[in-house]
Amino acid sequence: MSNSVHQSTPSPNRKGKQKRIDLIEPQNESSPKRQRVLSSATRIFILADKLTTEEHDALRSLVVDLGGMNANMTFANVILTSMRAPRRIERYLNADVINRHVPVLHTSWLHDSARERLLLAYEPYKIMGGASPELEKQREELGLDVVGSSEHEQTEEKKAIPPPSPPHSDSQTLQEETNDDDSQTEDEDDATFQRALTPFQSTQQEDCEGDPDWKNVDYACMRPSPLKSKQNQALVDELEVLRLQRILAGKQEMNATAYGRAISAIKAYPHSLQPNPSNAKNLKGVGPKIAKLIVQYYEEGRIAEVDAIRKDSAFQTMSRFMQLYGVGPKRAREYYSGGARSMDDVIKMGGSLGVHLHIDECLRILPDLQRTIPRLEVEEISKTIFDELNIIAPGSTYVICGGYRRGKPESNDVDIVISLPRPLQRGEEPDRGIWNVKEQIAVMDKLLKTLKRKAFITHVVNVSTPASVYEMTYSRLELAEVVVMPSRSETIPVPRYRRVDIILGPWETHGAAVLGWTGSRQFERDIRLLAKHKGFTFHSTGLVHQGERAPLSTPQEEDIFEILGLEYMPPRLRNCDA
DNA sequence: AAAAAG
DNA sequence: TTTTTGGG
DNA sequence: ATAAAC
Repeated sequence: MSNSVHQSTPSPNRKGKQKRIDLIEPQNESSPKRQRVLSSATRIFILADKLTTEEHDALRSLVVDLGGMNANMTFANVILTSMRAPRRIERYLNADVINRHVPVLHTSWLHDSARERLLLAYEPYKIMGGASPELEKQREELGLDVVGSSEHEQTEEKKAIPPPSPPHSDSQTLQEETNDDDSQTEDEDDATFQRALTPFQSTQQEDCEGDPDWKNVDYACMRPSPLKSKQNQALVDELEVLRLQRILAGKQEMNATAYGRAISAIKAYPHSLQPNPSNAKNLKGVGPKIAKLIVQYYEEGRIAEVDAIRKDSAFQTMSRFMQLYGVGPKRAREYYSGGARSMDDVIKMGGSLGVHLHIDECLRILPDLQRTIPRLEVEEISKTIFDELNIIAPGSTYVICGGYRRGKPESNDVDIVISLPRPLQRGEEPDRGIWNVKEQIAVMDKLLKTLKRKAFITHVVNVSTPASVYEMTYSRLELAEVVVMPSRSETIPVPRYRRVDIILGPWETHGAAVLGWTGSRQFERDIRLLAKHKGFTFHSTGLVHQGERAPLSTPQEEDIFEILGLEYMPPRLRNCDA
């Protein structure tokens, strides 16, 4: 499938690329191990004023180290200075430079780029020149978890989400390191400069886009990932096609994993990769092959292999089969190679898939299930379920997790994590014993029975109950996968079948359940990986220290972050998938 | 396919 | 060069 | 024992 693609047009632009590589290559024979951060087309002039000779020389050699060129003012396309006041700087520039709007950046840009091994965007460091930055004034309201409790409207979940936090004290320190120490004469210009350093601070949610906060780390759970990449979302969508294809093709699952990691790295990167696509390879998770694809995308506007995959009918057909509950990549391949080309063919070939959801029924409600669910409806469905539960098990609380909690405007399903009977507030001693397993199973049983009788639940796709002694003793979590049909209301003018997951667990591990059911997929993978490296195993039923059997007490998400030494990541910044 | 571990 | 890549 | 789902 793939080899038809890349080398089909080897001739013309291949030469062009070879040429570019030559251009990039020259100039540093001295230490071949050096990574190129600047393009050789970056011609930098450093204003001498206010710098000591040593500092000036150090900067010039840093430019060379990073693969750039020092130039005189006339030929420079970037000017660096340690001054902060535009009016003062102007005195040192010739008219030509000002007319050409050559960007004048603070020297910390070079230091930061060196530190990140990546050419950073000019914008946050720009003092003057360049195209005028158009600051969008869209403000995103900070979403709180929708939680419920029979006893108080306010539970610890609400308090747990901090107000829009003032961006990163951490990064401020970082900036101060690179900024020079001597004081300013012009205060008002200093203020301008500070604003320039954190350009998105006032326009975007919290600190996710202010690049001083961005770190090139290898765990997705450590870096803020917004719903959509501001600058590279189209690229992300292209790479996602490759990821899916690698899964569908089979035998390339790890390949797909690599694409997933690359995608999450790009999602977290707060600048456009367009100006310097080849630098993408400096992102952790992006290696030489994916870097090449990124270059191709930004140079030619498309990735050839992705175009081919999108057109491929086998890919399209198998993707469609995978929408059926119970059909993953393997069965999709089986159906396809068995000759199936339509959903009807699949039905004819038959076989029951999920235990309780038969394939023709699955197909019947599929048109509904393909529709996304608006946030208001997610809330209403959750409340319906919780109201019922509250009669059966008073004192419970619930949190709506999944994509909803990550701030998605539309969800594919509803994930409700319910804690019995009530999670501890911070500092509060446990005043009730844990619910025993039988009781918990009984609660789920009653809940499902009632909601079925009321014809709210139309299908019970699957119910998993803690079966083994191990599970019953240490990590009890019940999962009911159901389909509901809500009744018509103001928020639900046209009722449709909706997939709902109901998760039921004890309060001691409520935090783990919430963290584990909030996602995104890549976020979960990396938090598990991090936990493993730190000597724990984490999953939605609890955080367990290696060698132990019982999970640690983690009534709140924050408990897990804290134990793992991980900075708390608000749900809305956990969108590490495409 | 990428990065860590050996 | 080999191993790991999320866990139940 | 394996695939799929979460």
